[in-house]
Amino acid sequence: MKNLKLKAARAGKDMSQDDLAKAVGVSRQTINAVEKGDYNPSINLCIAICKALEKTLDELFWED
Amino acid sequence: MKNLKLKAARAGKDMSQDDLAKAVGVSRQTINAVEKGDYNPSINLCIAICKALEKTLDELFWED
DNA sequence: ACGTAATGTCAAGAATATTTTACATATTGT
DNA sequence: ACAATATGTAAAATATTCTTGACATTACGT
Repeated sequence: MKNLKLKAARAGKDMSQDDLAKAVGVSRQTINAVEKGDYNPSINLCIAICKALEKTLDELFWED
Repeated sequence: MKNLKLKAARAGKDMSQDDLAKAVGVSRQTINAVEKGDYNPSINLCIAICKALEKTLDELFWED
């Protein structure tokens, strides 16, 4: 399922997928895939994304 | 670095590494490696561990 | 309408997580 | 002391993430 919280947080920082990819040190396609939600990123990548967007894991990756 | 929060949460549920591995559907060595902290599990694995231990991502995998 | 930036998607390969099997040590109960 | 359970660790094989390069589409400014 799509990760809309991530998409929203990125928009809230006015960053493109490419901006976030560079901030985090991965490829743009990886960010796109994480937002699209068709796979399962590593926890280190999730943490790096959270820090770049000033959010926590629960805020971006926890679903209840 | 070791994940002592995970180790503590597992102890708090009185589960062995093997118990947790079975609850989560991975091998015992994977749980051991995650606790030992020498690699980088997937977010889905982290979420499954959290649910088995009734904790959230921030409680087990966030470091500040 | 045109050019540019942002996004969605695909396929092949590189890097790494995870499994399996196996063995050593430590711990606990009897 | 003994048996059983829990933990730490390693090597090889497999599965999956992630990269790179490329192309199509959508949105935006002029």
